[in-house]
Amino acid sequence: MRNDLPTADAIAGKPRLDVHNSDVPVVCRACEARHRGICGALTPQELTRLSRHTVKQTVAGDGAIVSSGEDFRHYSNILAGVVKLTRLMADGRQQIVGLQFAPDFVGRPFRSFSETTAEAATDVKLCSFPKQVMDEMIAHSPDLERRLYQQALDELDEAREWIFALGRKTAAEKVASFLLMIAENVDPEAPSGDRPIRFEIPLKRADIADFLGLTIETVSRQITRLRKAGVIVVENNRTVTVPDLERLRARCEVDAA
Amino acid sequence: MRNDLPTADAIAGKPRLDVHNSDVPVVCRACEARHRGICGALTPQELTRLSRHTVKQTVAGDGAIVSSGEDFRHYSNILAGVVKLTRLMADGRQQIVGLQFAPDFVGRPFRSFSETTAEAATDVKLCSFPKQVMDEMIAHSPDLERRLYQQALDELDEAREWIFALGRKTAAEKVASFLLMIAENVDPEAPSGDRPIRFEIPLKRADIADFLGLTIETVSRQITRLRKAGVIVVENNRTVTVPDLERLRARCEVDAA
DNA sequence: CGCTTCCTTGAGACGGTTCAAGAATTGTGG
DNA sequence: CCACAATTCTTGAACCGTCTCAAGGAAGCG
Repeated sequence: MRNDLPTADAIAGKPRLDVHNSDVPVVCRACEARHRGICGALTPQELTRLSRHTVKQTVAGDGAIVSSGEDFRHYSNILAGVVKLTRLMADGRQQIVGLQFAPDFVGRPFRSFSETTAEAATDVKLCSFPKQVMDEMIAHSPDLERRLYQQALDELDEAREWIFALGRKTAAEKVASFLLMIAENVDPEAPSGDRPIRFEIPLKRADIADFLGLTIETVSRQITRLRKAGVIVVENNRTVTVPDLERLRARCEVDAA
Repeated sequence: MRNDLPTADAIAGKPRLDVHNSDVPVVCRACEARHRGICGALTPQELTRLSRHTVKQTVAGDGAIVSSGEDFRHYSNILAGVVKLTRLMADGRQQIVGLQFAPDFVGRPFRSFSETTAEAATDVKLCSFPKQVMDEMIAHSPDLERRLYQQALDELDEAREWIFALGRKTAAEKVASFLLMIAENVDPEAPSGDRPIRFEIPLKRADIADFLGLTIETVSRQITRLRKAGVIVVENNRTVTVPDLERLRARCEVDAA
């Protein structure tokens, strides 16, 4: 299989050195999912077993990972990139119902069916493995299940955060909240730091709109407003600098005119 | 270890008759949570242990169960009634981010803090127990953890369903979707049945509005519209009959003029 | 019966959408 | 490296759905 892939660490930028690597499959060494992700709950033996069925793959932007209604047979770990979970109505209305980042687990245990589609928002690197093998491991490893449970709870918290935003925030507040979420995801250690934060927005305007329940035009207008107010500095549509995170945070709750 | 456990069925919602009730604590006999809820994963011994710390209580409508920011020390099972999970903004804007029904588990394992408030939407009967005891049981019972995980996944699915509704549905579609959700919750066995379904809406207009991201007035107008169109028959504001569930379902996706 | 709470209905205002045009950016082949 | 096409993003003007404000009616409760 592909064992020459220089995978995961690049994402968080923290290469990590294990002293005792001898038992760990080659493909898994230096993989972020093994530390922060669910694979961290697996023993070297389990890891070895799983790695035998593992396929690493890259999905280009807007490419499908799991299609709605599909009887999927694989789970994945995100090694790099951003995955969007979307829902589509018959008349074309679309909504992003969740965003996932490395090293999140993609899949729905206890079901092989879902109304939700998983698509690559950016180019995405995945580590995929058969549902069947994983399901069996889940059944036998309480540690693994605990990690999955914790991720589910975190996603539930996030989902409710966005329910709140979608239901009660104005367009301006929604866009500010979205940018803040991305900024915090990029740099989790600097929540209150007053040094500028520079990052790439992993979504295009159309995706931001689908995430926030707005139109492309409204998103664009609100970003312009934030730019003109000096809350953000826009480099090339995707790249943004936030000089003062607190000013951005203030925009998430007050519909500053 | 546990070889006498009648676990699996409960998940699928099949009420189950226990022949051997002798070991089960008196308070737990005839409790729905022991069958369909998480307690079904516990052995009689565990059940006995937990029941020693158990308090059954009733919370009147709009009463607090867990307040936002509170360092809560108890979990609960819902025995009857409806619980609303809400978020509040500084300026008073409010949003219901989740609804829970019997026999759902209320609480947030792995955290003792949450931005979310749990309130009684109707009068609610609860079975509460100390977080500490439960956390320990979770740590030692993979079956229990699995049930909690499954509930979390189900809630996540639901949350995403509503993210979709909040982001992309019109007021008319939102109200129809809400009524459908309640109707299906009341009578899960008759999803496609064409006989009329009669039920009580467990929320007042203000709560429906907070759930759907609308105002009271808009909710009221849309209910009136559905009534005038013959999709629903309103008895006394709370009590509603749906003559044809399919007609209601059709209203959830098409903004019928 | 009178109080409070809850619900309905109307008229006008406003935020976000729709429709339309054009600018900026990215990708591609010569 | 440039010319061209495709995609993505921005901006403006008119429209529409929902909100806001206001009043009154119905239901629940002492």
